Amino acid sequence: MPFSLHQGDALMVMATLPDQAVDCVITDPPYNSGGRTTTERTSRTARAKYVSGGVRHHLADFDGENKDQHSYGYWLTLNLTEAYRLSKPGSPALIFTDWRQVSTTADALQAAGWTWQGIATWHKPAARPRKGGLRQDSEYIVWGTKGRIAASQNPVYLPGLYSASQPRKDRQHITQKPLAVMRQLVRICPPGGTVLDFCCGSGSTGVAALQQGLDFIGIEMSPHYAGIARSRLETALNQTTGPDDLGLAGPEEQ
Amino acid sequence: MPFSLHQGDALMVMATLPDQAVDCVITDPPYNSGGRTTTERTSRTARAKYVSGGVRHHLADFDGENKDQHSYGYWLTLNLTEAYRLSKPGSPALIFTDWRQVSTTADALQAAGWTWQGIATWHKPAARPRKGGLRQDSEYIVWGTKGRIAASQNPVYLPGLYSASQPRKDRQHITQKPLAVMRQLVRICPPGGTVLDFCCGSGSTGVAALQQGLDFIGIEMSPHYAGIARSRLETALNQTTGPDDLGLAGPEEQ
DNA sequence: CCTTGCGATGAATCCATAT
DNA sequence: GATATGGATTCATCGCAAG
Repeated sequence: MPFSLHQGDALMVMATLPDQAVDCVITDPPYNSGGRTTTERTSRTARAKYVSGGVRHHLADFDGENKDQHSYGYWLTLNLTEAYRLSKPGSPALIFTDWRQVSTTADALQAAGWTWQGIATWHKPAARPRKGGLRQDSEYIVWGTKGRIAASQNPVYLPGLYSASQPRKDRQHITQKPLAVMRQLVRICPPGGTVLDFCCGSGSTGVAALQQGLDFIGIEMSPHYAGIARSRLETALNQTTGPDDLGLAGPEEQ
Repeated sequence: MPFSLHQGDALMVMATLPDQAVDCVITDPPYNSGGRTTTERTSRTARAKYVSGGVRHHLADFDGENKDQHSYGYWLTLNLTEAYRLSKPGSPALIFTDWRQVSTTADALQAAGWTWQGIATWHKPAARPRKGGLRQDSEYIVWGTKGRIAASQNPVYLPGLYSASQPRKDRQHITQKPLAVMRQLVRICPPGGTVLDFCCGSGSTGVAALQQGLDFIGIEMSPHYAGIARSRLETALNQTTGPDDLGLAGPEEQ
């Protein structure tokens, strides 16, 4: 089972999966951020918030961007609690977030039972400058482990800072992450393990996981993006497995 | 008055200063961090927490590292509230912190009345590696403004990521900041303005401010470090106001 | 002056042992 | 059983001396 992809609500889908099925959680939930007031944050769509006026690309909108701060923390806690149940002891969880939601994300992670281990930084060199102040050119990765870190199972030494611009060419999702970053991050998963992304969007986490020889479970609410993810995952799988592996295990249909 | 330096408790000293006396606050309070349990954090000294075993330098310890998380947030809020009173409208405040205290620092900043504007990153290339996980090689700068940002008064465009190792040569303080970083950060202060650092340690913020032609008000609790700060500030002042000074930065020493 | 090699260090962290 | 103490760890980077 190199990968399985589920289209549906993350909580509902995770409820159907067995305990300790995965070795690592890496996800990039909708930030519910991007506005100074509650009204600005909750009444606009993702496209209105995250795409500059006048930009002409035709990327689809995505849902899940209408929670206030309290509700977002609650929603994230519920999901991380389910993800905790699905994880083996010692497994890491890596959650992308932006500066406004770092506190909420760290709280939700710990509320869900994870031991908070740190914050890593994804630096976007091409971010927009800011007059009179400090450019906000980073997003953050709040990470923790289920109990003690299982360092002996996977003695990697990963950086705490990743610098890469958002994909421009062939971008499928408004907030798509660079594969170069994701390929590094999935190395936190022990060899041969399974990576879970319960907000997988266009599936970059899964593509990186398959490229590194890991298994992947992805969940995406939007049928549009689930379709894109499936197509990208299948392409990645074909590129990483030779003809002699065919028939061993195809993508599991949902 | 290019600079004034006060030795004493920050709250007590700030109480003696008039409203709207400064244009910018940049400070690096004790993080009260460095341990997994409350006991580990509050019962050890700064040296015991932050200096590796076997290290030979003999830098002095510093106080203020014995607060639990709640108390730290309270203490920081009180100080940032006084600093808010001392700041002109539109002034920025930049507060250094580590990953464990990012949330508390952002809360304290906002509780004190400041408008939170973002998080900048100070990356330390020589940080310690971490087995099985992501290296924690950054500290963070939580920043805000008193009301709306006064960008028209000081149209600078500053980076959001600063990469520089901690000073090693001629280091005076366990947690001394690199001058290369501080020289960039003080540019957020309008030309000719006054920078306040109410936890000034060995005075790097002030040295950078003087080198950029700004005035400086420093407060430091420890008589030992206040003495070091005074000496460094006087040296910086002599170097920047010398007869053949052409507005260039001084020597690149720590 | 530039290159190479060696040793020391890090706003730590982990684990075993002692109290 | 919870907490305190001590020693080992790990590598990119930096300072310094030698070549």
